[in-house]
Amino acid sequence: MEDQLRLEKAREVLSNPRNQKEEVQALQDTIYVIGGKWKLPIVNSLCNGNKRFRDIERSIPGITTRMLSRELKDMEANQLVRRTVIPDSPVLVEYTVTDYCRSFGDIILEMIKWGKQHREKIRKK
Amino acid sequence: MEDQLRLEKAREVLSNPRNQKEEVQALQDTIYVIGGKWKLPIVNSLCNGNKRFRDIERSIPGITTRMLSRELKDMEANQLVRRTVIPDSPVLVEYTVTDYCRSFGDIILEMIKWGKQHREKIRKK
DNA sequence: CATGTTGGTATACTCTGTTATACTGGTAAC
DNA sequence: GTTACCAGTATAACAGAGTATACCAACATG
Repeated sequence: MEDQLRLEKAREVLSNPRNQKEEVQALQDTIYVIGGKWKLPIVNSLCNGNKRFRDIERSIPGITTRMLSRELKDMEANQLVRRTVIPDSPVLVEYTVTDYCRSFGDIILEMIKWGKQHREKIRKK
Repeated sequence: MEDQLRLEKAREVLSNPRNQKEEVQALQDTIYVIGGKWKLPIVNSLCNGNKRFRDIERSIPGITTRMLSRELKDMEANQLVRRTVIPDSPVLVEYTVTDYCRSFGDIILEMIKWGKQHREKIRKK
């Protein structure tokens, strides 16, 4: 079963240069949307349950209010993040990820896994 | 010593899902290593079987020789890429990914998947 | 009533990733 | 002997990502 899949994949790679271009493009699209130093950490923070501006800020070491503000706006515009104002007194603002954004979950998990292995590897050297 | 362990455990239990700080750090490490516009497309190209400088260059639309050269050097220094000179006449140079680098495979596949879905979503709108 | 928190904005600056363009030295084919 | 391919390097310039710092209005706490 898996062998067949692998074979198909191999055939695809070997005989279809157009497919390759398409994949590069897809990859670059994704990099464009979630690229930069802060977007994925922000998504991760939101996925971990942080909703308030200062909480998110505190959960990401090194980020400035300016960057957080910019990135949140950017991601809101791209419908990755939802901003909700709760008109209590005092006014509360809540940020949450959209389902669309949640689809980055797997990528983030893979990257966390890799980062941990990497740190382990460096430590051992 | 034991107190510290117990404290850490308590903190772990109390805080959100997993060890947040550690995960943010792992995520940022990974972003640091494969961040930027070109590294992942290069890895992808190498994984797709391209070994020669000009082949890699041609397989990634928009990249310049300068960027390719720089990124390859950078990744070679970080042991993600191996550079082999075959002293034929003419001299050939071959680039290949290391096993270490191959561990990005899953991340790249996830990102390609996401990019395709994204493009599809945009197209439908 | 002074201090701290929340959710940010304003201004100015740095830095480096990225682009653009030209060029090199060697080989090979026409 | 001109053209073209390979594997790059050199130089300059730019855009914008990211940093640093201060500040704001509204509310809460001591």
